[in-house]
Formats: sequence, C-alpha cells, structure tokens
Amino acid sequence: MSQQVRTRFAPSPTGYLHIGGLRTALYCYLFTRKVGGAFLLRIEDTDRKRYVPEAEDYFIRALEWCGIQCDEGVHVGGDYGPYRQSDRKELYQKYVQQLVDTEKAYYAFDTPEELEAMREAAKQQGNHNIKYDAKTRLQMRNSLTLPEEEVQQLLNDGAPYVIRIKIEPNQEVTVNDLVRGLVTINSNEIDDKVMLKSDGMPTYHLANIVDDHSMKITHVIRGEEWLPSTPLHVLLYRAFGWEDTMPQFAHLPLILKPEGKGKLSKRDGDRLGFPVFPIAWTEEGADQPSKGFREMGFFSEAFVNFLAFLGWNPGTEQEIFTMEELTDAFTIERISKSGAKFDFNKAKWFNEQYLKNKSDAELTEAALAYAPEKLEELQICKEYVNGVWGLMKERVTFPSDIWTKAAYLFAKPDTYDAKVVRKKWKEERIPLFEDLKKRLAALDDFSSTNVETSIKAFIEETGLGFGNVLQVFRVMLAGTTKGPSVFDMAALLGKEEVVERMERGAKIFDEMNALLA
RNA sequence: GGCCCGUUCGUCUAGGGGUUAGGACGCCAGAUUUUCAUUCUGGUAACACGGGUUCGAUUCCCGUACGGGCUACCA
Repeated sequence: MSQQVRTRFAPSPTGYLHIGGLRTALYCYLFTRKVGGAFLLRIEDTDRKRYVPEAEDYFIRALEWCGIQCDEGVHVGGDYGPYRQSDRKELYQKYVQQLVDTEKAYYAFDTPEELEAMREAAKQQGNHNIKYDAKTRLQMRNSLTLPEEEVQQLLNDGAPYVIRIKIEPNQEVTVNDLVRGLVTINSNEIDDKVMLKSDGMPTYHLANIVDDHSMKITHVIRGEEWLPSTPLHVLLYRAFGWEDTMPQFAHLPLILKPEGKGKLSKRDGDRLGFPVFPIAWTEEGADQPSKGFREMGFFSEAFVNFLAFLGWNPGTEQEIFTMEELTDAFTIERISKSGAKFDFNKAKWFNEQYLKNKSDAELTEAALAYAPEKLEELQICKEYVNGVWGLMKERVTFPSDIWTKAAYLFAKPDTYDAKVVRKKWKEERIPLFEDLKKRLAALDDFSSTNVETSIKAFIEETGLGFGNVLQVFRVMLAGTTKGPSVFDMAALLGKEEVVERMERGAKIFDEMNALLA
C-alpha cells in the first residue's frame, strides 16, 4: 500500500526564481526528504513567448546554493524523463488525442480575435463572467458545431486550432487540500480550458497532469495561485481515468509585500533595498545584475532557515534549524494558511545568528570574497583579519560589514569624535596621557589583560576616573566611541600601532580644540 | 463583477470553549561601576466586526468588513 513519495518542483523558465518559488521548492524538498521520497526538478517551458534561456541554469544554481538536492531532473537525469516539457511534446499530443477520441475534448478554430470579440460583446451586455463553456461553446467555431467534413477539411488544410477540454456542467468537484481542507467548486465555474495550443504545445493544465501522472508524482505542493484551477485538474484526472492515482494537493500561502498589499515582486525589493531572489540575476537589457541574498552577504543556511519560517513553524520555541533539523521537524500540517509578509529585519537577524557561530577563519574568507583587494590595499594578512573577527563577530550582520564597521582596526581613523575631544581632552590632562602612553610603550607583553591592568592602575593613581581615561583612549585608537572592548582593540592593534595612534590622536585633539577656542 | 482562500501584538507566529493569550523580530527602558552595534533583564503591543450555539467564545457556526488569489492559446 505504501508507495514511494514523489514530489516535483516545476518552475517555468520565464526569468529569475522568486523567493516564493524557492520556498515552494524548499517545502517540497523537506517533505520529501523526511519520508525518504524522491524530489525532482521539472522545467515547464511550454510558453515559447516568455521563454528565457538562462532561467533553467539559474534555477539549478539557486537550488544548489540553498542545498536543495534533486533526485531527478533536467540536470541529473532519472527514470522518468525527459524532465523538460518541450521535450515531451509528443506525449501530450498522444494523450490529448485520447481525450478527443473519447469525446472529452474537441477542436476549436476560433481565432484569438474572435474570442476577444465574444468577450467584448458579452461585456457590453453587462456580463463580466463570460466563459467558453457548456453555455457558449455551441455558438463558437469548433468540432461540436461544425459539420464533420468541414472539421476534417480545416484540419487537412492546416488551419490553426486548439483542443479544449469539454467540461460537463453542474458537477460538484471537491479537492481535499492538505493545507486548507475540503474545497468544493461547481464545474459551471470552470470553462473549457485550452489543452493544446495552436503551436502544438500543451498548456500548463494538460502538461502538469500528464507529467505528474507519468512521473508518478504523489504530492503536488505548489503556490496558492493554483488553488482555483485545481478542480479543473481533478476533472482532467477523471477524464483520463487516473483519478485513483491522483496526487494529493497542498497549496502554500503566498509571500506578500512588507507593507501589506499584494504578492512580493522584484520591484518591491528594488524599492525597499533588499533582494527578492536567492542569487544574482541579470534582467534582460540590464547591464548590472541585481543582487540576490547570496551577494548581499547571506549565508545559505540562514536564508533557508528564514525562508522555512515564512509560513511554517515547528510549534516549539526553537528557531535556529539546520537543513537536517528542518527535515526532521517539517510537516505539511504545520504550514500556515494565511499569507506571510516578508520581513527583511528578521532575515538579517537569522544571518547574525549564523554569523556568530562561524569560525574566524571562515568569516575572513567570506569577507575577502566580497573584497579580495583588501589584503593588499590595507597591508594586512589573513591572521590579522581573523583577529578582527574575534572582536567583531557579534556586532555585524554580513561578513563584508567589517570593512566599514571595523575600518579603524585596519587603518588609523580619519575622523575623531568631536564631542569626546571637546569634553574630555583637557589641558591639564594632556601630560597624563603622555605618561600613559609611556607606560604602555614599556609593556613587554601587550596582551589585552596586561593592557587592562596597566591602564586600571593608571586610572587609580591619577584619580581621573574610568570614563575620562577609557573614552579618550578609545577615541585615540578608533576615532569613535563605539566598538568592542578597548583593551582587546589595543592588543589586536599591537603596541607600536597603539603608541602611534596615541601620539597622532593627542596632536589632532589639540588642533581640534584650538579650532574651537 | 464572478469564484476561491484567508484574518491572534507593527511583523513572523504558538495556542485553543474557561489561559495573567505564549515565543521571536523590531521598538523602548534598565544592567553589564569604559563605549555600543554585543550580552542579560524588564517593558510596550494582538484574538477585524456583528450575530448565533453555549453556563462560558478569541477558539465552533453564519453573516459583514478587510486582505489576497484566480478569472489567457501565462505559468
């Protein structure tokens, strides 16, 4: 009784892969992995007008980056291929012929112009609900209305035609959706959808049924936008006589714009300054690729973790999950029904969590990947960058942030906090800082704790107070009042550099105060 | 317009006929007798509305409102 679970991710190669699509792939993958089934990638390239050649490769790279492995697909093969619908054309024609032969489908010769005219005329009469269905098909030019010889003649002459499914009116069609429960719709709401287009290609509706059936798909997990056409799909399974092996359906809620209205789109990302796709994508005609999450500095594990939680949760309070943990925890029952607004802040938070757990060396490599010239430009070595990570790990979101947020650890500061200088760089204290510099210069072991001991002793002896000394010292070293422990910074910079920065700071502080006087 | 789906803090969500309605992000406030961008502690804040059913409804049912999706020879 227990058959192997088989699921598919079936994007259409019309452009980049949106994160909503990617989340569908993720859920599909998690569900399938959990039960030990097969997950496959099928390319639905039946629309020749919108076909974008680069898209297929992009899908593959995007899935790869996320760690979503396909058991079968265009790129890895498998026993149920071909996995590209354009390579399966004959199959659809064969099956659609079966529908015609059993009078469940028919030829229709109406041109797009005629259809448009029909809809327009109906609209004029106040009918916004016109369909090509049981009510109207007898007024159209098709094999149900035309004499048989004429139909034959038209076909022989090579007249353009489509094949439409003949929907029987007044049937209640019920779908048991795994996310939403029972959804019932009357077949009067469904029109005689085109199955085979005039270019000989199938429509999505036909192709997805034929493929899901012949690829032995057991669970169709897809976006909510497909829910309204699912009853049609059920009717198609029925028409083919495949209802007993029909897959189960699970329709996922949509990912919405952050401010609420509508599906998230690429334009939202551009407008609000965050990516809406996993990896960089070059739009046709654009000279610059648009950044993806990867390019922005997201770790794929963080991205996947974030995505998994957009519309699903384990019901526990754990939030950080590896792919393996997600696989264990995932169930379709825990997918939420309502759409989720995209929250970039939360995405960043996930990245911070993962960043903290990376080793210094890993982070150095990651940061260098964004700016390989830095080593030479700043005259530093990787070991030094590792040291910076030791101090900065908990204070940044993306690996490349250290180049800006910790710039003062790579080069002497070029600005100094004016407020601190004005308030704390007092005439009478200048010699004391000169003294402090000498003390530090005399240290043999310039470790963080040693520097700390030395400075604390100095504070006690001079009675200057922590704030007055440490604040000034920090600004001398970093220019800013923000940052990690001063003692750690001093140790990392090294004695020589600290002494240099103290001298330079004192000189510039004097100048700054002179300007104010 | 028609059909379908949805609605718990600003956001992601847990929960479920009787709860102080829980967590996370964000935000705010204190603490870490050096900074804050870290860490810790605390705080702010939600069951869309109206009818039922019920001893009791945020939870179940029905409406309404609002949001979303679909309505192509696109997927």
